[in-house]
Amino acid sequence: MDAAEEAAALHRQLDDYLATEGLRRTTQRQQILDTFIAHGGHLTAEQVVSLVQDEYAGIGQATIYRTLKLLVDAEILDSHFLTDSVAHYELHRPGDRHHDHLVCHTCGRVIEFYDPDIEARQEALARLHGLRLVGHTHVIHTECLDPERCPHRQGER
Amino acid sequence: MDAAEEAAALHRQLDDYLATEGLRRTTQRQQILDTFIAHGGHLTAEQVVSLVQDEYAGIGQATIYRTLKLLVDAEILDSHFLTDSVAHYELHRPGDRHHDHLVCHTCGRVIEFYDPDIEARQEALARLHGLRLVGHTHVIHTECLDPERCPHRQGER
DNA sequence: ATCCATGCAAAGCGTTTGCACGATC
DNA sequence: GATCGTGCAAACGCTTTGCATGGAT
Repeated sequence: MDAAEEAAALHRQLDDYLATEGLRRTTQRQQILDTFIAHGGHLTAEQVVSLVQDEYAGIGQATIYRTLKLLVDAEILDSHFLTDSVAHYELHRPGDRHHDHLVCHTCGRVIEFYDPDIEARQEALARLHGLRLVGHTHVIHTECLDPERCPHRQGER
Repeated sequence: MDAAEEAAALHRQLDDYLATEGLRRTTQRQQILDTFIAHGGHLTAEQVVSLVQDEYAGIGQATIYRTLKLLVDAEILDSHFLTDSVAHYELHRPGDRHHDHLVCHTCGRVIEFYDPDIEARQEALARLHGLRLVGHTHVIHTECLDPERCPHRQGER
């Protein structure tokens, strides 16, 4: 599906969620979703605040925090703690498989990965202790081998 | 080595660190380390504050936060983010191998694990992207299969 | 008309910092 | 006696909340 279709699908998902929960379909909620669709990637709440406020002035940050939580509940966004203690958000695309993150602390790149072996070992470990796996947090922290020559340097995302 | 020897070794490690860094050997720093030796486990800064203040009244929480950081630098403690955004500390025993954590959200248990396959895959993933592994955050979140009958219920650590 | 959502500002939480006093080297 | 550490309280960064107004159903 192309970008326009995907955007429409996400808006439909939002509308459905609002309808089934008996919540209101407000412009702010749609604008915040649009900002995500336009920018993609892994954004902190703070970054969303400034992006949204650039594009649609007058939206309070409380609304943004409340909406981010709502979009996560609606399974439109996923939240991760890529660096200690700061939440990052990204679009959750229904077709996509779950993935984890590799963060480069030199150049700021965020790389998504999915490793079936690791996934399987996690299941096994939970089972081994008589527990049911409900989720995991897995971030691999790295540095560039040659910071001077990294083409992604200084990127902040 | 028995508990007393181990405690002595940790104090020696602290003294050495302070000496080589030209820092002072204060009673507070020793008392905070003693609290860790006595209680072990995975403690949040908040828990350390209340444990230390119970045992040795009059220590300010700023001192505790500063000392926790110092003990991590001295490689006497390790810090982890077991739940989003709250730091937990535990004794780093030199002989021990690195480990990750499995947290049960029903009963509060924290189980340490080390999985060579996962470790190897992480190395491979970093290498695959031309990056150097510097660390990782890996927490497996679980629930008890049968919460009613879990012998560890309600434990908060 | 009802009730939810918004914007603002204030409060919250865990953590850090500025400062004068006190301790260690 | 110089310098570093401490305790206190105030500031911090990120996030949440109380409240009166505005908007969606």
